[in-house]
Amino acid sequence: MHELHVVPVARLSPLTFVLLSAIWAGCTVTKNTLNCTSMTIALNGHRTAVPTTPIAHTSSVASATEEWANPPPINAFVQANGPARNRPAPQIGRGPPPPGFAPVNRSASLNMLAQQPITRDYRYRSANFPPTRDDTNPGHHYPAEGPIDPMRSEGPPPGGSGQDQLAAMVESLTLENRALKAQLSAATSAPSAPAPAVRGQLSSRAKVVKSRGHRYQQSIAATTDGSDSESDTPTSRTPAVYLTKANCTTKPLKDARSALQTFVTKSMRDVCGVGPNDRWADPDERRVNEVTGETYLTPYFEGDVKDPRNVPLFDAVIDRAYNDLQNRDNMPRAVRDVNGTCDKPLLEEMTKNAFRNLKPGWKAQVDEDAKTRDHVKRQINRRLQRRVTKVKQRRGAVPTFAEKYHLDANAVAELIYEEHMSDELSAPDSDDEVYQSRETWKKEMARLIGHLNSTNAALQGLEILEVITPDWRSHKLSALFHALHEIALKTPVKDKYKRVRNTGRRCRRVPAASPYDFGIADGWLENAREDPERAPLLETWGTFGNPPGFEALNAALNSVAAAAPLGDMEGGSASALGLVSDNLDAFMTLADPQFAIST
DNA sequence: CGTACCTGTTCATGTACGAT
DNA sequence: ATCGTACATGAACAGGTACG
Repeated sequence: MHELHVVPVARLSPLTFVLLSAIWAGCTVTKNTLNCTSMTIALNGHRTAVPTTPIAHTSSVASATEEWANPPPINAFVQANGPARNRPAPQIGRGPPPPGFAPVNRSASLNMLAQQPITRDYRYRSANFPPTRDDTNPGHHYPAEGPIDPMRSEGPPPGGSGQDQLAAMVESLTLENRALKAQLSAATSAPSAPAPAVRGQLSSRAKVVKSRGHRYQQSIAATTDGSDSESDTPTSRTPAVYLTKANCTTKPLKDARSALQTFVTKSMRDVCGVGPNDRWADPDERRVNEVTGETYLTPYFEGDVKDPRNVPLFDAVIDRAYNDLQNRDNMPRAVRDVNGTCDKPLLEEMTKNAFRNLKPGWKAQVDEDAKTRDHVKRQINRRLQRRVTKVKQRRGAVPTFAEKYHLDANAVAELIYEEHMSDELSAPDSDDEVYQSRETWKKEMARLIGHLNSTNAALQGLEILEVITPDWRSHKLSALFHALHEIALKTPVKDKYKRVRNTGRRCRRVPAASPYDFGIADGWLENAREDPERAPLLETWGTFGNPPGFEALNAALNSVAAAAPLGDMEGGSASALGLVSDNLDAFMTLADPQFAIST
């Protein structure tokens, strides 16, 4: 719903926007009212019976029934830079897993999630409304107001000018329309959940407490398989938790603090009128909200959080967040779930965090080096996520494979690691220095597999994947991954993709984890050890032998290897075809050619 | 020496988009 | 219309650095 806060909205008259918002939410318009499924709004500005129950989203990240946990992370830069500094090197990253190794979850947080589903509330806010500076505090420290009562009932919006009220109404409609849509979709996707509570305009504390309990039950019903996690159930009796870092030691509290931080960051974007896809303006440029006529504020990112020029912005953000949080319905669900609370000093701390977190984005705008770093960071992140996805897919195929070849599924699963996969690119990366565009890449790929007619029409129906197989990997291990991939694909491959191999692009990177011996390409280890850069990484390579019960596995691998259309998957021989690009070195320095099936 | 900031890494989550 | 995948965004965290 990013669209809601961009320019066109600002150019609409407020009434038009109200109407459009309502229509967008599925409402009908009569002469004097807007009628929605369970909402009626009188056009004189007073709303009635607006349900605002937040929606619980079930985390799809972790599931207690997930058959194969993710392997530990192995970062793309490990080879270049050594293990990550901020955590011990993964234990299984130094060799093949010991017999009986049970894949562990990537993080403790996943374990926590599996045990106790967390429900979240995520609301976009309109970014078009500058802060209401009704308690301008030139002092910039905020001891005065007390912590927000997490149990307080929803109050009427703060008073102000007619225009303010209209703006507040528009904003609140925006939020509530979104909530309505979410409710509708939640209702259809979780039919067993009880209907959301509808809160009246003047809800008493008792009513709020009751509806909180109701919502919580609803979220549990929607997010668990019936198992009870009573010990963590926040109730009206749970004391409020002040969300300082020191206090937030448990997963739910960390989530709550994190959600509050996100809220404050969004508040800062609101106050600045800069969405996630927008550029940060020059602080000297005056920007005006066309609806309210108020001026957007802009951070002085050249300075730091103590820069006096940033004080007005911080004031505004803190005030805005504080005021918005007075309405419990604006409070992130994770915060409500733990009865979290905050005050202005805490919001000030989070505003500083928001400033620091947003600063790199600004820097990437104004500094070429920072832009490059940002780009590389994104690329690494993207590829990491692809790797995780691919491993998940392959692990999902293990039971079928193991059954087919009468193998121990755990033993097969132990062979699947993030770093051991090959790349399959459906296009060059945006920063690919070999191919400047997808068109040139596709033409070249087509040429390599014999399609000499490289007109656009001829290439139209051609789906190509460029396979970049790691140098070190044996045919057998490649064939195993290939076989698992084919199982993972629900429909037969049927040559939908033309795979182009041996294009000359090779992955020379050495995984942090050595494979078992059968996974290492013949002759590769001896050669690689002569390379002084790689030799230190290879000390344990070739010392692990093969896994227990290898005979059965080997027979299966021989079978799939014979069937696999892999040719010379062991890699390293591509140049024999004369296909090596002139600019390979450039490619190798930036690229981390890890497997990506882009389908 | 302590504080603030910067950077790299990993993870969680929301959204866009294509396939079915 | 629904679902799954890929990607973008932002937060947490840890280690390093600059500076008063």
